[in-house]
Amino acid sequence: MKRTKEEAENTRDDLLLSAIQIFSEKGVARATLAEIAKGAGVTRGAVYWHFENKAQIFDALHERMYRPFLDGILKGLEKEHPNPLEQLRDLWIELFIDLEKDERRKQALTLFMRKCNYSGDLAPYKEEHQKKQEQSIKAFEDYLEKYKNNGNLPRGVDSKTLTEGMFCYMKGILFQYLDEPETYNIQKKAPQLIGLFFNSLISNKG
Amino acid sequence: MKRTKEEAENTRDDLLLSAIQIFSEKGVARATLAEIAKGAGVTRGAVYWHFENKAQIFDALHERMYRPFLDGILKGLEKEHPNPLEQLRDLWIELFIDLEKDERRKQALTLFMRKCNYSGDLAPYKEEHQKKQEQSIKAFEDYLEKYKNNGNLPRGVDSKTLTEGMFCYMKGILFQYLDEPETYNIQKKAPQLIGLFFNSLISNKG
DNA sequence: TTTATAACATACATGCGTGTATGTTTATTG
DNA sequence: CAATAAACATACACGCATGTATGTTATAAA
Repeated sequence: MKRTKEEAENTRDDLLLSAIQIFSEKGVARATLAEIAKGAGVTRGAVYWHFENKAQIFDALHERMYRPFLDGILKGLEKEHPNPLEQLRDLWIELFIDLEKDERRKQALTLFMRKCNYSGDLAPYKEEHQKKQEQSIKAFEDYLEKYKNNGNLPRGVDSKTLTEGMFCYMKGILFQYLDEPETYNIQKKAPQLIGLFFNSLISNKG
Repeated sequence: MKRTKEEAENTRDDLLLSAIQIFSEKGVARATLAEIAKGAGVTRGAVYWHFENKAQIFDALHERMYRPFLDGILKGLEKEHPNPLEQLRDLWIELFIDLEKDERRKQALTLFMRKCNYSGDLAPYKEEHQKKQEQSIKAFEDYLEKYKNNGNLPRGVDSKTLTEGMFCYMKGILFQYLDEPETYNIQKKAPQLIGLFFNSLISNKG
């Protein structure tokens, strides 16, 4: 049953969206292509038409979800603001608060943080996905460099360490949040935790 | 071939140690009992004699590795110190630096942070393992409560938020470190990153 | 209006891991 | 010293996911 190009692209995207669901629920390793196909309302035939195998679906998912995520961050950094640490603080708080309603992005994040092990058939994509992440890290470094001689950065810390520390902190919060998103009060905790990190840094500006 | 009780306990432990290796390499889902047995120099018969299935090995591993880990932390907190934040800072730095030589503990941490998805047959143990972690979180909370009226805690932050933030931060660092332990210069970065977090808090004591 | 082929569905073969059943040997008990 | 059972090894049956091969249908090109 041949479909039009648009229909075909829709089924491909349906497969990806279904894969997010299945992958995040059962983990990539235990997710079956039949389930993914069923979730998209098709069969394994459609899967093997659009993708080579499960690993390629996994990689295509990363491409599909990470790009808008990065763009959202970059857009938040473009706005002018007198105090970079305050801007970063509010940006991260906003990201976490918005995340609660974005079920799909939540699933994607749990998928890539906890439900894939990057071993075996997924190993080839580990380095590739890492490099994409380093891109966004670089974006924050460049952002902070702009304010280097502004006097609003904490004294005695280089922007690289600050960026990496910030990333670790956010990843840790994300890690905990995604562990039980339904009971975790992110609306309340995001400002508290993120404030804890940035506010003490803000007081130490020099 | 019946063995003495001591020999039997040795093979059981060999199986657990082999499981750490295999689990951390291939992930729990894609690890096979035959591999684990081979790593311990036995066959699947021994595995099914000592354990019910793979999931129970996984749980037994958590019991075996997490207990000494927690005890090590508690021991570090017992020592008297005038400034709690400095003590915590040095304790965490020490933990990370010591971790580099402890290959087995590194593998165990990657296993439980990234190589298991706690879904399917592992799902029953998710909550159980979470509760064990909350125990150690509680230990830090209680520790900080002791210094509540000391004047050495940062002003405006309750010990719960401080504890949770600290945990998130350490988990994030650990997450990044375990991503590529061979190239990550933890000896240098642990003091930098952990210092970034605590030193700015220390300056804000009140 | 054919014809070719895109976009799938269906069917088949294969391998692999699990669980269990059974066999084997050696320590332990009486 | 015989008998029992612990501590495994070996063998078997089963299901399940994958990959591929083939079948089917509607679309787009001629």
